[in-house]
Amino acid sequence: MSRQSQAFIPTLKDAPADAEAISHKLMVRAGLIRQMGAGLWTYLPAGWRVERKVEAVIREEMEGIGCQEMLMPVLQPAEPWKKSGRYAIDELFKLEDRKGSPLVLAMTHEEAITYHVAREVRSYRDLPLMLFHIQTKERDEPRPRAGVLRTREFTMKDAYSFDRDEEGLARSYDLQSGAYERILDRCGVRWYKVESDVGMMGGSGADEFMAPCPAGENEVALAPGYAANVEVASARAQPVELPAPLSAPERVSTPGLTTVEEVSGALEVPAGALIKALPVIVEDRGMVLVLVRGDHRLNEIKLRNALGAEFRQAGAEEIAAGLGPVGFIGPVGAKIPVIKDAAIVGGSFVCGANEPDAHLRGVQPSRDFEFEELDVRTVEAGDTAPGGGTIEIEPAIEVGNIFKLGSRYSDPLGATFLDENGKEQAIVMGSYGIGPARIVAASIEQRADDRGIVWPRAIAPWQVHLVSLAKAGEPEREAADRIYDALGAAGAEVLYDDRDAGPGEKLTDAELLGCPLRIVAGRRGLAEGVVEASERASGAEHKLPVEDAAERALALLAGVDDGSGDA
RNA sequence: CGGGGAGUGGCGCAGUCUGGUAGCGCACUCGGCUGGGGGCCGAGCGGUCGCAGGUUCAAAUCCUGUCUCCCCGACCA
Repeated sequence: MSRQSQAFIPTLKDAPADAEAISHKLMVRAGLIRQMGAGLWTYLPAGWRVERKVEAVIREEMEGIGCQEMLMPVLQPAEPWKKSGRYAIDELFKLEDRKGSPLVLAMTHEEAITYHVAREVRSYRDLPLMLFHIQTKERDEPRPRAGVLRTREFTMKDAYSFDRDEEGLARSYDLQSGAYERILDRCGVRWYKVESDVGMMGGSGADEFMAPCPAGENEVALAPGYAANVEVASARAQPVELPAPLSAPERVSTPGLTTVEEVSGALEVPAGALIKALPVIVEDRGMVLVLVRGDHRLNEIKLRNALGAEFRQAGAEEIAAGLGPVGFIGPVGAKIPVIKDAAIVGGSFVCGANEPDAHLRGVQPSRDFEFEELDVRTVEAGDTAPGGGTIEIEPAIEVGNIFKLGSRYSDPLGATFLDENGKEQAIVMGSYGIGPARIVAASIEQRADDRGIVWPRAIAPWQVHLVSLAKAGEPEREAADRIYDALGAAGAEVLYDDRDAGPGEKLTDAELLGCPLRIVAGRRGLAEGVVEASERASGAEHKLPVEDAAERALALLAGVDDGSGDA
């Protein structure tokens, strides 16, 4: 129940000059949010209503699977973070109180929840257990961007499961996964569940819920029956036509030609017939030469996971000292371990000769150099997915993610229980995050048209936007007032535009704000005894008799097909 | 962290090169007209030109430093 003349919904004719993403522009323009600093946003009343609606959906689905709500502080002692090993993360905000005690601003709540569970849970009889809260997170992001999409402070629903073993974890994980699917469907978000990297969370397995949209900062590899973040995606490469094999590598002079393009051009072979050699320094292992096909890109996350260790690119001096001249290095004759990407197959490649201004052709793996084979390249559109489908790559927003943590936190923080045999065991944990703000942004990105936002009913700030085109005191305004009262009496959520503004401004604002049903009460319709209802999503228009306009509007609303799973 | 761009009234911008009265559109206030797609007329309010220091008779403008914001990349539970 809101009269727009008294509401704080500052709409803008133009988007801020520095906004790029659709959701960023529209959320600012529609008066949902305003910026306070880089990655720091205020939710204005209409925006906050939307955010709270998403939270309400999340709450219902969490409670539906027996996950209990609680609330943990954002400001926390540093101690548990030191124990878990995450105190070293750059993104973690660190501070001190007046006594000099180290504190942190939590970026997630694994440490806090594990701290509590470690103290209260003692027996297998206390398990399984699922807890969640909806709380602010703080992250010192290197680069906040795109409005509400990547911020330094944001609200997240994070849930945690506690089980006695892996089977229990699998059950909890499935329950959470199902809840996430329902949450996103109900919020009208199109999504894919994809395999993902465990990242800084640590743990044994993870899935992400990705909402495809242009502003997405992740890329997902999709094919029928296959979906994975490109960070971890694996597929069969497109074949490349190799030159005829030689009985032994042959040295060719390539003066000054150091890039794949230059060498493939000069030797008239496709880029994929080259081997790119990338020297990296692996933690505790020294320099290793990683090979990928000339037309492929090394995927650092896949390499890190395959190595089971951190690594960095070797510096120019290190390369010169350990291998050969930068730009002309290759695996033949290299005196360091070689990792060959699995997509390098066949017997006649071109690679650096480890001497200035020279390459080798006719190089054949195994025959000419030894290697360990790993899948470390980034998949590309057109590759063949494990199921046989053709890979497409699409940008997407990560709206949620779920992790099998195992004992990643229960070990360092001492969260254990006694089993039936009186034996102490580590609690097996899972963690499940979802970002309401990203759901809001994704919903806008996926559904907006050139006039503005198109909300699904479940998260619209108001269900009905009643627009009076008349001025206060006119009979047409009184008719609108009566409809407003009737809608309110019927329990509908109505935003009533009773501002003394021109019709163009009001109608444009209504489309910008995107409530599912707009009702226009103006002189033209009222002269024939009707008001005009239009569905924001479909554009369908209906004339409703004034006398029972409210009732008819509610009936219409119930049938509005808004594209969400909740209609 | 690397590259690029920008800080001038609430928003969008001009003015900066070539130093000399701070300006435009929108918004806002008041009055009037208008009333189905951001309308019109008139009168107004509102700015330490991001900050600090320097050069100069004089700095939005030149110099030095610094802060902030945006975009691309790196990074990103």
